[in-house]
Amino acid sequence: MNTSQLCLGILCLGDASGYEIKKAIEQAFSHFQATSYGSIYPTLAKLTHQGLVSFHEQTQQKRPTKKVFALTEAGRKHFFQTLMSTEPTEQHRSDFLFLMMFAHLLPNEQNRALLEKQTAHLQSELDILERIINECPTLTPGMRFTLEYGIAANRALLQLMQGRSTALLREIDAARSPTASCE
Amino acid sequence: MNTSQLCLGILCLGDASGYEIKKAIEQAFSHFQATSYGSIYPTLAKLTHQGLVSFHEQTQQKRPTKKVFALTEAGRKHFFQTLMSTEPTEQHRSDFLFLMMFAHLLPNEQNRALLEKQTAHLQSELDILERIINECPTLTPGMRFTLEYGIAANRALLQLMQGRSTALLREIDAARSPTASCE
DNA sequence: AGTAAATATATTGCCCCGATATATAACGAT
DNA sequence: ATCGTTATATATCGGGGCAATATATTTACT
Repeated sequence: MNTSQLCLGILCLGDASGYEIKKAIEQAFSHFQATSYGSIYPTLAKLTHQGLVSFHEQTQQKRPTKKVFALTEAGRKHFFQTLMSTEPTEQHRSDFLFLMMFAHLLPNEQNRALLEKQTAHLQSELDILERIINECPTLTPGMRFTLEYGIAANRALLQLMQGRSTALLREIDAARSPTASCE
Repeated sequence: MNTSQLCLGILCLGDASGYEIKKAIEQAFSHFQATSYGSIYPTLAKLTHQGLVSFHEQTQQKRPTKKVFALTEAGRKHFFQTLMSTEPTEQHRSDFLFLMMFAHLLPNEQNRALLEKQTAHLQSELDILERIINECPTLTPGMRFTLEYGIAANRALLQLMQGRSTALLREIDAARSPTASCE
């Protein structure tokens, strides 16, 4: 999934400026997609050039003029055809797990802090997703499902973290000096 | 986490060539990190220039000569200091969830195929992680934990997919023609 | 009066990924 | 016997993405 598809996807839900597209991605897709202005603005220029989107400048009182982009018919077709040929891949990047891989090299205060930060992070993600699913009754089934998916993963991981953290810290310390467990 | 840290991390576990580093990342970190030759080789050149790794050419019978890289003392220090100052972040990129977001635009045969592919993918990931954790009794506690983490997430998601898929397909169809549910 | 935060667009530089090129040899199939 | 595939091994290129930064305006709080 590249920035073009992300932009077309947002514009499929309604017209928007580059700034609004970024905000929409953060709000609707934050738990499984990310992007940046450095990707969005050049992409919108390219999509305009390709005729997949069009825009009109909208002067606003008390705000900078914004370019409001809209999907063209060609853009809608292109987006649909891409959806039909996109493989359902997933990738997970975790600096947290990388750090845990080398926990035996770190002092246990550091490991404890990492586990606490990660637990807090999972909890706050879970809270956000649950708030959205509870407060938005008009979501499409597909959108609701993406939230359920994030909630299921976060709940399971939070449970693991809460049940396993203290034992893990003890195990890491025990493995550091093998004699300790033999006496 | 960038390619430099990934390479230093692998070399911290033992000397290796660029090719072996890629294999090691695929085997040990595959469920939470990824990289490519296009990143590894330039990075190893840069790390050599910075004095964080050194290498010697090792001629092999019946195999191309390889450059075996090793951490220098400066490299070990640098890696440790980076570990100490790295934030435990996580990011998830899912084309599967992006597609589900637009499930109402796709024919339900396509949605069914996507759900089945995703279920199969989660199952195969789970199988791999469980095989590793069962067949490797000498893992450090931290390494074992990264596997437990992946297993917990995959189990929970697999359960969601198995329990929710058929109902979801019905809901998507029902939302397409709102009258259908009112008769 | 000052300053932080929000709205809005755009560029730059560094880094990363996928594809490709090159070379050798083991292995299995026909 | 040879053909194709897989594995070992290094390296580069182009397109793309991300974080940081620049610029400008206005609201809102201090």
